[in-house]
Amino acid sequence: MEPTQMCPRFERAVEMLSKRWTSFIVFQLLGGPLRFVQIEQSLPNLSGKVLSERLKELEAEGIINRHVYPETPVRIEYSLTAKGLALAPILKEIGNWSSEWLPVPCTPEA
Amino acid sequence: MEPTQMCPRFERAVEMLSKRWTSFIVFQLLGGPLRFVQIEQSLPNLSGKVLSERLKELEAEGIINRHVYPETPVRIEYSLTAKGLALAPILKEIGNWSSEWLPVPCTPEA
DNA sequence: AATGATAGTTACTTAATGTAACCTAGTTTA
DNA sequence: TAAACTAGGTTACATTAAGTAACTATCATT
Repeated sequence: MEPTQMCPRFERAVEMLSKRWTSFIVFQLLGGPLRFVQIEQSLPNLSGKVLSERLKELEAEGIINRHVYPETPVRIEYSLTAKGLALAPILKEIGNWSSEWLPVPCTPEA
Repeated sequence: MEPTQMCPRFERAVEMLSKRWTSFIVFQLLGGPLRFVQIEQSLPNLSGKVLSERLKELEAEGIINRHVYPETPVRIEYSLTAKGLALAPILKEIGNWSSEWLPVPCTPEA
Protein backbone atom coordinates (compact mmCIF):
# COMPACT_ATOMS: atom_id res chain seq x y z
CA MET A 1 0.00 0.00 0.00
CA GLU A 2 1.03 3.56 -0.65
CA PRO A 3 1.10 6.39 1.86
CA THR A 4 -1.73 8.87 1.32
CA GLN A 5 -1.23 12.51 0.40
CA MET A 6 -2.79 14.81 3.00
CA CYS A 7 -4.89 17.90 2.45
CA PRO A 8 -3.10 20.91 4.01
CA ARG A 9 -6.30 21.99 5.75
CA PHE A 10 -6.77 18.57 7.29
CA GLU A 11 -3.15 18.66 8.35
CA ARG A 12 -3.59 22.03 10.02
CA ALA A 13 -6.72 20.89 11.84
CA VAL A 14 -4.99 17.80 13.19
CA GLU A 15 -2.03 19.87 14.30
CA MET A 16 -4.29 22.23 16.22
CA LEU A 17 -6.26 19.50 17.91
CA SER A 18 -3.08 17.59 18.69
CA LYS A 19 -1.74 20.42 20.80
CA ARG A 20 -1.94 19.39 24.39
CA TRP A 21 -5.09 20.67 26.18
CA THR A 22 -6.71 22.20 23.09
CA SER A 23 -9.46 19.60 22.80
CA PHE A 24 -10.11 19.62 26.53
CA ILE A 25 -10.52 23.40 26.56
CA VAL A 26 -12.93 23.26 23.62
CA PHE A 27 -14.84 20.45 25.31
CA GLN A 28 -15.28 22.49 28.45
CA LEU A 29 -16.48 25.50 26.47
CA LEU A 30 -19.08 23.36 24.69
CA GLY A 31 -20.95 23.50 28.00
CA GLY A 32 -21.12 27.29 27.79
CA PRO A 33 -18.90 30.32 28.46
CA LEU A 34 -16.30 29.97 31.20
CA ARG A 35 -13.83 32.19 32.97
CA PHE A 36 -10.10 31.60 33.16
CA VAL A 37 -10.12 30.11 36.65
CA GLN A 38 -13.08 27.90 35.86
CA ILE A 39 -11.28 26.30 32.95
CA GLU A 40 -8.16 26.01 35.10
CA GLN A 41 -10.08 24.26 37.85
CA SER A 42 -11.89 21.91 35.49
CA LEU A 43 -8.55 20.66 34.10
CA PRO A 44 -6.42 20.03 37.21
CA ASN A 45 -3.17 19.33 35.41
CA LEU A 46 -3.34 22.27 33.06
CA SER A 47 -1.16 25.15 34.23
CA GLY A 48 -2.26 28.76 34.00
CA LYS A 49 0.71 29.44 31.80
CA VAL A 50 -0.30 26.96 29.11
CA LEU A 51 -4.00 27.82 29.45
CA SER A 52 -3.12 31.41 28.70
CA GLU A 53 -1.13 30.36 25.62
CA ARG A 54 -3.90 28.08 24.33
CA LEU A 55 -6.61 30.67 24.82
CA LYS A 56 -4.59 33.15 22.76
CA GLU A 57 -4.00 30.58 20.02
CA LEU A 58 -7.67 29.61 19.92
CA GLU A 59 -8.74 33.23 19.81
CA ALA A 60 -6.28 33.89 16.98
CA GLU A 61 -7.77 30.90 15.11
CA GLY A 62 -11.26 32.33 15.52
CA ILE A 63 -12.38 29.38 17.61
CA ILE A 64 -13.11 31.24 20.80
CA ASN A 65 -14.19 34.74 21.82
CA ARG A 66 -12.88 36.66 24.78
CA HIS A 67 -15.53 38.86 26.32
CA VAL A 68 -14.56 41.46 28.92
CA TYR A 69 -17.22 42.54 31.42
CA PRO A 70 -15.99 45.80 32.96
CA GLU A 71 -17.30 45.04 36.44
CA THR A 72 -15.18 45.21 39.53
CA PRO A 73 -13.29 43.05 39.75
CA VAL A 74 -13.25 42.65 36.00
CA ARG A 75 -14.83 39.47 34.66
CA ILE A 76 -13.66 37.86 31.45
CA GLU A 77 -15.52 35.06 29.75
CA TYR A 78 -14.33 32.72 27.05
CA SER A 79 -16.87 31.20 24.67
CA LEU A 80 -16.91 29.29 21.41
CA THR A 81 -17.52 30.98 18.09
CA ALA A 82 -19.53 29.22 15.36
CA LYS A 83 -16.24 27.80 14.10
CA GLY A 84 -15.53 26.48 17.58
CA LEU A 85 -19.01 25.04 18.08
CA ALA A 86 -18.56 23.21 14.80
CA LEU A 87 -15.86 21.12 16.48
CA ALA A 88 -18.54 19.39 18.55
CA PRO A 89 -19.06 16.45 16.15
CA ILE A 90 -15.37 15.63 16.37
CA LEU A 91 -15.47 15.43 20.14
CA LYS A 92 -18.72 13.49 19.92
CA GLU A 93 -17.01 10.88 17.73
CA ILE A 94 -14.14 10.65 20.18
CA GLY A 95 -16.72 10.04 22.90
CA ASN A 96 -18.40 7.33 20.84
CA TRP A 97 -15.15 5.61 20.10
CA SER A 98 -13.97 5.74 23.70
CA SER A 99 -17.18 4.27 25.07
CA GLU A 100 -17.13 1.49 22.52
CA TRP A 101 -13.43 0.59 22.63
CA LEU A 102 -11.86 1.69 25.88
CA PRO A 103 -12.23 -0.40 29.02
CA VAL A 104 -14.34 0.90 31.87
CA PRO A 105 -11.88 2.05 34.54
CA CYS A 106 -11.73 0.17 37.80
CA THR A 107 -14.24 1.50 40.31
CA PRO A 108 -13.08 1.96 43.91
CA GLU A 109 -14.20 -0.79 46.31
CA ALA A 110 -17.43 -0.24 48.22
CA MET B 1 -21.95 28.17 33.34
CA GLU B 2 -20.32 25.30 35.15
CA PRO B 3 -17.35 23.26 33.96
CA THR B 4 -18.37 19.79 32.82
CA GLN B 5 -17.21 16.58 34.47
CA MET B 6 -15.34 14.36 31.99
CA CYS B 7 -15.67 10.64 31.48
CA PRO B 8 -12.28 8.99 32.18
CA ARG B 9 -12.52 7.03 28.94
CA PHE B 10 -13.16 10.15 26.92
CA GLU B 11 -10.25 11.76 28.71
CA ARG B 12 -7.96 8.89 27.85
CA ALA B 13 -9.00 8.93 24.20
CA VAL B 14 -8.34 12.65 23.90
CA GLU B 15 -4.97 12.25 25.56
CA MET B 16 -3.99 9.54 23.09
CA LEU B 17 -5.10 11.46 20.04
CA SER B 18 -3.48 14.62 21.36
CA LYS B 19 -0.07 13.03 21.33
CA ARG B 20 1.88 14.53 18.51
CA TRP B 21 1.78 12.43 15.32
CA THR B 22 -0.65 9.82 16.61
CA SER B 23 -3.56 10.95 14.43
CA PHE B 24 -1.34 11.32 11.38
CA ILE B 25 0.02 7.80 11.77
CA VAL B 26 -3.49 6.38 12.12
CA PHE B 27 -4.62 8.40 9.10
CA GLN B 28 -1.84 6.96 6.99
CA LEU B 29 -2.68 3.44 8.09
CA LEU B 30 -6.33 3.93 7.12
CA GLY B 31 -5.05 3.63 3.55
CA GLY B 32 -3.73 0.13 4.26
CA PRO B 33 -0.70 -1.51 5.91
CA LEU B 34 2.59 0.37 5.72
CA ARG B 35 6.19 -0.27 6.61
CA PHE B 36 8.27 1.85 8.98
CA VAL B 37 10.07 3.80 6.26
CA GLN B 38 6.86 4.39 4.35
CA ILE B 39 5.24 6.05 7.34
CA GLU B 40 8.43 7.98 7.96
CA GLN B 41 8.50 9.25 4.37
CA SER B 42 4.83 10.16 4.32
CA LEU B 43 5.28 12.41 7.39
CA PRO B 44 8.42 14.41 6.60
CA ASN B 45 8.80 16.08 10.00
CA LEU B 46 8.28 12.95 12.03
CA SER B 47 11.56 11.52 13.27
CA GLY B 48 12.27 7.81 13.33
CA LYS B 49 12.73 8.04 17.06
CA VAL B 50 9.25 9.34 17.76
CA LEU B 51 7.69 7.09 15.11
CA SER B 52 9.19 4.12 16.91
CA GLU B 53 7.75 5.33 20.22
CA ARG B 54 4.29 5.99 18.79
CA LEU B 55 4.12 2.62 17.04
CA LYS B 56 4.91 0.90 20.33
CA GLU B 57 2.28 2.92 22.18
CA LEU B 58 -0.34 2.25 19.50
CA GLU B 59 0.46 -1.44 19.52
CA ALA B 60 0.23 -1.53 23.30
CA GLU B 61 -3.18 0.17 23.03
CA GLY B 62 -4.37 -2.48 20.58
CA ILE B 63 -4.81 0.06 17.82
CA ILE B 64 -2.22 -1.33 15.42
CA ASN B 65 -0.71 -4.69 14.61
CA ARG B 66 2.92 -5.32 13.84
CA HIS B 67 3.35 -8.12 11.32
CA VAL B 68 6.81 -9.55 10.67
CA TYR B 69 7.45 -11.16 7.28
CA PRO B 70 10.62 -13.25 7.66
CA GLU B 71 11.94 -12.47 4.19
CA THR B 72 15.39 -11.17 3.52
CA PRO B 73 15.74 -8.43 4.31
CA VAL B 74 12.99 -8.75 6.87
CA ARG B 75 9.80 -6.83 6.10
CA ILE B 76 7.59 -5.50 8.84
CA GLU B 77 4.14 -4.09 8.23
CA TYR B 78 1.99 -2.02 10.51
CA SER B 79 -1.76 -2.14 10.11
CA LEU B 80 -4.85 -1.04 12.01
CA THR B 81 -6.82 -3.41 14.20
CA ALA B 82 -10.62 -3.17 14.38
CA LYS B 83 -10.16 -0.77 17.27
CA GLY B 84 -7.88 1.34 15.11
CA LEU B 85 -10.17 1.27 12.08
CA ALA B 86 -12.95 2.48 14.36
CA LEU B 87 -11.07 5.77 14.67
CA ALA B 88 -11.92 6.59 11.05
CA PRO B 89 -15.11 8.55 11.82
CA ILE B 90 -13.13 10.87 14.10
CA LEU B 91 -10.65 11.68 11.35
CA LYS B 92 -13.52 12.01 8.91
CA GLU B 93 -15.12 14.66 11.13
CA ILE B 94 -11.82 16.50 11.38
CA GLY B 95 -11.72 16.46 7.58
CA ASN B 96 -15.27 17.80 7.36
CA TRP B 97 -14.57 20.57 9.83
CA SER B 98 -11.33 21.58 8.15
CA SER B 99 -12.87 21.80 4.71
CA GLU B 100 -15.77 23.85 6.02
CA TRP B 101 -13.90 26.19 8.35
CA LEU B 102 -10.26 26.46 7.37
CA PRO B 103 -9.17 28.72 4.53
CA VAL B 104 -7.87 27.19 1.34
CA PRO B 105 -4.10 27.68 1.40
CA CYS B 106 -2.50 30.00 -1.14
CA THR B 107 -1.65 28.21 -4.35
CA PRO B 108 1.75 28.88 -5.93
CA GLU B 109 1.69 31.28 -8.89
CA ALA B 110 1.38 29.81 -12.34
C1' DA C 1 -2.48 50.70 54.87
C1' DA C 2 -3.42 45.84 54.59
C1' DT C 3 -6.43 42.21 52.40
C1' DG C 4 -8.96 40.15 48.77
C1' DA C 5 -10.59 39.17 44.07
C1' DT C 6 -9.74 38.44 38.97
C1' DA C 7 -6.74 37.58 35.37
C1' DG C 8 -2.98 36.80 34.13
C1' DT C 9 2.86 36.83 33.62
C1' DT C 10 7.72 35.59 34.83
C1' DA C 11 11.78 32.83 36.03
C1' DC C 12 13.12 28.39 36.54
C1' DT C 13 12.75 23.12 36.15
C1' DT C 14 11.39 18.99 33.86
C1' DA C 15 9.53 16.40 30.03
C1' DA C 16 8.79 15.72 25.07
C1' DT C 17 10.69 16.13 20.37
C1' DG C 18 14.06 16.74 16.80
C1' DT C 19 18.76 15.54 14.64
C1' DA C 20 22.27 12.89 13.18
C1' DA C 21 25.19 9.14 13.81
C1' DC C 22 25.23 4.44 14.81
C1' DC C 23 23.79 -0.81 15.36
C1' DT C 24 22.29 -5.65 13.80
C1' DA C 25 21.48 -9.26 10.54
C1' DG C 26 21.47 -11.17 6.24
C1' DT C 27 22.98 -10.42 0.98
C1' DT C 28 24.99 -8.93 -2.69
C1' DT C 29 29.03 -6.88 -5.04
C1' DA C 30 34.11 -6.11 -5.82
C1' DT D 1 37.41 -11.90 2.22
C1' DA D 2 35.69 -7.62 2.88
C1' DA D 3 33.16 -3.50 1.62
C1' DA D 4 28.58 -1.98 0.71
C1' DC D 5 23.47 -2.36 0.75
C1' DT D 6 18.89 -3.09 2.81
C1' DA D 7 15.37 -2.92 6.50
C1' DG D 8 14.27 -1.59 10.90
C1' DG D 9 15.31 0.43 14.17
C1' DT D 10 18.38 2.70 18.72
C1' DT D 11 21.51 6.07 21.04
C1' DA D 12 23.55 10.46 22.53
C1' DC D 13 22.93 15.06 22.35
C1' DA D 14 20.39 19.66 21.33
C1' DT D 15 16.08 22.19 21.16
C1' DT D 16 11.33 23.15 22.27
C1' DA D 17 7.15 22.62 24.97
C1' DA D 18 5.01 22.14 29.32
C1' DG D 19 4.80 22.21 34.52
C1' DT D 20 5.59 24.85 39.11
C1' DA D 21 5.54 28.42 42.10
C1' DA D 22 6.06 33.06 42.94
C1' DC D 23 4.84 37.45 41.37
C1' DT D 24 2.24 41.67 38.95
C1' DA D 25 -1.63 44.91 38.09
C1' DT D 26 -6.03 47.04 39.16
C1' DC D 27 -9.73 48.22 41.75
C1' DA D 28 -12.64 47.59 46.18
C1' DT D 29 -13.45 46.50 50.74
C1' DT D 30 -11.90 46.21 55.82
